[in-house]
Amino acid sequence: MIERAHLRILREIERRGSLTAAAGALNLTQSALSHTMKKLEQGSGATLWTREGRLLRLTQAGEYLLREANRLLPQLERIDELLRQYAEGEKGTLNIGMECHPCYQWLLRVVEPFLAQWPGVEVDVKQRFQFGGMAALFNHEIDVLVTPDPIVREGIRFEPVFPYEQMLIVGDESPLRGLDHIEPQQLSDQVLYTYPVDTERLDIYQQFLLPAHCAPGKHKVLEATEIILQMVAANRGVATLPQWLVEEYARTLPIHSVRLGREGIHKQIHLGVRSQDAENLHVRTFIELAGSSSMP
Amino acid sequence: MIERAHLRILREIERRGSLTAAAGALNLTQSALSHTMKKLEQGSGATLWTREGRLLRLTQAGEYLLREANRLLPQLERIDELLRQYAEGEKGTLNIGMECHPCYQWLLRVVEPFLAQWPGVEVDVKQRFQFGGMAALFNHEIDVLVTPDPIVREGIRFEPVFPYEQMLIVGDESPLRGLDHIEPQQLSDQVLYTYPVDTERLDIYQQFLLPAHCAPGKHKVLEATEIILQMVAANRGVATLPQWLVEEYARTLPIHSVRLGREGIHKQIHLGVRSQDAENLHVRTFIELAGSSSMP
DNA sequence: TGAAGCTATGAAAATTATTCATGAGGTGTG
DNA sequence: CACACCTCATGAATAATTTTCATAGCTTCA
Repeated sequence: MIERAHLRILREIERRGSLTAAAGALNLTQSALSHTMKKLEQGSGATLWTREGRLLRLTQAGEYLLREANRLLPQLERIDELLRQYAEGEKGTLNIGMECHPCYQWLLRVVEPFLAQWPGVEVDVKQRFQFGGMAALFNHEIDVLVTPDPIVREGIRFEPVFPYEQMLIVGDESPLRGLDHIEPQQLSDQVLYTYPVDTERLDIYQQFLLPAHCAPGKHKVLEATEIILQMVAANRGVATLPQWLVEEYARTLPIHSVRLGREGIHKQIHLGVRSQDAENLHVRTFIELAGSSSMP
Repeated sequence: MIERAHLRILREIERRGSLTAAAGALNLTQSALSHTMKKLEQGSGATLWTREGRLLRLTQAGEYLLREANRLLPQLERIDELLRQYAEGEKGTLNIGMECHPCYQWLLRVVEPFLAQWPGVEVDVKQRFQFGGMAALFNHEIDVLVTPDPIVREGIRFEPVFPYEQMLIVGDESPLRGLDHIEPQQLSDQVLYTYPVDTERLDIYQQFLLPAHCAPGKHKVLEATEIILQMVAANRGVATLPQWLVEEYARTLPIHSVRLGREGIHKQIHLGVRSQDAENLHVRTFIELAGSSSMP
């Protein structure tokens, strides 16, 4: 019934004082305005104004509608503007999912310039997914997945960001300390600490132990990276960590890294996005910033 | 840019889950909705939803717009409804102007059933007018003028409501007390109290004293009816009052009424309204209630 | 009293919205 | 896995609405 046009006409009549002037401001003819408002009057039954000589006097209904116009039109105009901002990527939320537990510090270094570049955009980081990061990406729970294990799937596009080597870390008193590399068998009498994830997602199993049909002496899981490191530092067992993180923690903790196998386990962090979002401005910016971030 | 139709479509899509179902609910075809929304997307640049299999998934911009739709549509619908109420006379404000100082109590007896009959309508009473009641009526400051002195003018219609006789009131010890009537000369040595209005609007001057080229001994003005009455009761002077009010006050104050001249001064209270409002439902009701109110 | 300004209105023209017809997927079932 | 059945997008045709044009009626002002 009542349309944006009616509100605009009424507001402009108040501002300019006459139908003719309002018509000019709206790039329409006086006749168009007259017809439009007449139709509203017929539809609602209410008279909006009466003519007195050459001036229009708003009725009570007209005054009421004018108040509503002055209240609602700015809101509609704000919607137009925000829609444009969404279109330009100036507004929105980038939901980032993390499947790489130790990558958090690296992520913060990417998010910082991203936020600076897109002041209107929010960033949220999620680290727990009921059905895994890929499912979360499909669900639209997240828009970007940070993972060392890309899964090729229709509709998802992965971009490599930086390579790293996964290392074994041992304490000061470990017999493995100082070796050039270790073989799978050498873990048979060790306690292995990992994050509490499926062994299918643990490279030390998939790429090192299982191919050699080996297993660690014992496998214990812990949530927090810091606690795992404390355990290793206390010579209570061994763990794996990206090389770049070892360097960081080795400055403050008595831990040492050893290559896993003669060739080592070489990994790469990937960013996964839905193909349909790949051209999205936020997403592109984020991937570019991630790619150019100083390698950790 | 954004129109009510867009908001309606989006809300209906959310409610029904599909474009087709939404189209049914809006009595349109699926094609119409698709075209309409596509046009909005092209105009704003923002994508509102993406197809995933057979379901539509709102983008962030779409979610935003949906929130706005759920917020704004009820407001627009309320406007439609209120406009209809204005049309039906179920809503509005009746501004009543009083040029008859002592009529206030009578007015209250008319307003009461009026408010009961029109629960959505407000009543406001004004008693002071910078340029007089007629001007206020022309200005739309008031919608109804209660006055004993109708002025015939184009665009204003008057309806007589009830007749009354204007009486002189005197105190217990007044020499005029108990007379059948008085002549103008008999006021020459009296103090006359009136409301502070132009003598042109005082009947005792216009219809009694001036035709006989007389004047009161002294003329003092007071705002409040009660104070005037106190003065008369204290035998400090005389005043005029409608007969029906004398009866009321005489119960509690030592005052008495005397006819002004052999024939008395006979007046009639009128209601004035703008001709254009004469058919207005509120106004008609008010006039009818006033006419049928038990004579004071 | 005449010129100029403003609005309302009917008819014509222009624009916009809607439908129709169809195609391109996706879903589910036997 | 083929087939029926959905759903949505799209171009062209059609319907409806909006806008303009032309004009008349009033009012104001000099």
